[in-house]
Amino acid sequence: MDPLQIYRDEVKTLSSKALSEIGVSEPSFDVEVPSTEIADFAVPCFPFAKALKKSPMIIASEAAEKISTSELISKVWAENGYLNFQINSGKLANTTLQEIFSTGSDYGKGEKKAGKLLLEHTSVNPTGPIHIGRARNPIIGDTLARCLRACGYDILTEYYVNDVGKQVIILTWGLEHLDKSSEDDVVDKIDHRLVGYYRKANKMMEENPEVAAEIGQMLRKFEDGDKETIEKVRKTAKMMLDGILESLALINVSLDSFMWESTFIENGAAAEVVSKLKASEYCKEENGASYLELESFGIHGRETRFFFTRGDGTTLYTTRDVTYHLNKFSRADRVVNILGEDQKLGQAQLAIALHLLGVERSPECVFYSFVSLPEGKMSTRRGQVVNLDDLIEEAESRAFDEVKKRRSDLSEDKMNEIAKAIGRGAVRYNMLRVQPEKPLVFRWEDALNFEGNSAPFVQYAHARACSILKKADSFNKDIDFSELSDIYETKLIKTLAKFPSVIKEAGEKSRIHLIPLYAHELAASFNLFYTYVPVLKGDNKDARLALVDCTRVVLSNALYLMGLNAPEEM
RNA sequence: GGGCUCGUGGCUUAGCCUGGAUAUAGCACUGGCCUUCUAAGUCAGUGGUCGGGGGUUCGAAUCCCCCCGAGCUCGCCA
Repeated sequence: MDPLQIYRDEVKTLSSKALSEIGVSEPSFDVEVPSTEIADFAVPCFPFAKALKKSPMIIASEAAEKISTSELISKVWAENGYLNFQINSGKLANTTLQEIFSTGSDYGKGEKKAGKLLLEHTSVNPTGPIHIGRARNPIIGDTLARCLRACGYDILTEYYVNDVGKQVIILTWGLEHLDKSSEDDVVDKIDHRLVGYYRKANKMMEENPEVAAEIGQMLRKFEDGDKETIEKVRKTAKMMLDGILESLALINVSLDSFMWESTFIENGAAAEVVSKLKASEYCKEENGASYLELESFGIHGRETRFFFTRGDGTTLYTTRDVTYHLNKFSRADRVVNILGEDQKLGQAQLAIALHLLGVERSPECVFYSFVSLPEGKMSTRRGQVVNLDDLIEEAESRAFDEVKKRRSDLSEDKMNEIAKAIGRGAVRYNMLRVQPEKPLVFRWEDALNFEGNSAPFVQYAHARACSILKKADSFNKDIDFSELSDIYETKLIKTLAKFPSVIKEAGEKSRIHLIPLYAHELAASFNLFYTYVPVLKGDNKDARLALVDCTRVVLSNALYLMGLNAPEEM
């Protein structure tokens, strides 16, 4: 339930009635929330000026006179051509806190929605450790999944494992032929160890034609559907994937399901798609390779052809992706993809191909810009990359120093636990606070910033709330919360009341950066309350403890949506 | 060349979809606040041609057009 909804509705009804009474026929308007804290809700009267031949100021004051305050609305006034409303904050305090107490960790969630939703994210190629550029994908994807779940959707998250193609074959060859007693074996984590073999094998392939021939042979066997080869390659991909998943688990990302690309070669589904696409009137051929001519579908550029077979008839990545999406739509009503911006054209082409195959729906995509380094693009070849594991390690280590500086009273284990929550949280928060379509330049000093708009700021507010509650005795929740009427208390309650509408917009409109924005606002609002309103030694102790407890719950819910842990002390 | 995206104080960023009151925060910088629930906090101050120009409108950061700059993209790669 959204505690603010009844107030919005009431403002709408009252304004509509008053405007009709002063001569506006069928008034059409939106109820606004002013950017400054002049009022809780406002209705601009400028659009009615022409019809009424009166100034907006006069219209607003005439309308204000027609409206009397109610149980929900405590003040109505005209100002600068606006009809302003202040809501009954005592009433809001009671409904909001009671709602939070009765729903707890479910506070803010929406009603169960019908239909299944399949969300694909991450899907990085299993050829090396995940770097921070690629990590934007799971961080966005996992957070969106959490928001959609909170909105009431039945959702399955899936990783599409790319175990087809030359890269994985090279790695597989390397694993079979390279000396494994080399220095690379010293590396503990499997993905970091394997990427060494990949680099070495790649180099050998470039330098030695015999190796290249062997790899080529393996590739051909794979594409012919040789069971033994497919099995071998998939095993390699699985090993690398395990390493990647281990990294993702550190930042609280886990997936429900995995789809292996080779599946569609093995089970003949990709071949079936080929024959169906060939039947399309848009299908053409060049040197034995088939493609769709997409010019009439609004695809622009030098090249409007969408190839789906090679000259030798074998399938392409795009063919398998079409097959995969056919498969997705057979399992779900809505399909959501988290993709790098370089996939935009491909997705547009894919949607057209799906329509030609009779699928009415299209995947809904969230595209994100790439993460670059101050020195430019990330490049594995030039060694210009920051691996997610390294970032996490550095963040944890810096967080540990900070914890040690402040909390020397804690045990080593406890300090470690807190440092992990803060360090890993900082990594996620830092990527979440910027809209996905904005380019992101990775800077260590930003990623490891523990002040201001950061993960620890929110976590710290939560820890402060926990700390007060720990020191307090149990308190009475069956009281009138309208005594919480101080400006800091009222502001905090209004912020708590906003949470359900924030979740709704974040999930329904894929605007997940609203969650960190809100979390920061709530934490800041609580910090002000904390600074100026004494709880344990002040008046209204039960009501204030209740407010602290509710803030703790909502901060914890917001942290959960972002995939951050909520330490009880810091 | 075509298409898509981005451009808001020194840096990062909200607001743009759905036009409306003095444009939101953070970092950095300057100066305050710990005998009172954890100072990862808080207060005050400095700092803005909302890339540029035109248009629509009572009103434009927001909508439309043109231009400039940056990124992505236009493979029988994945």
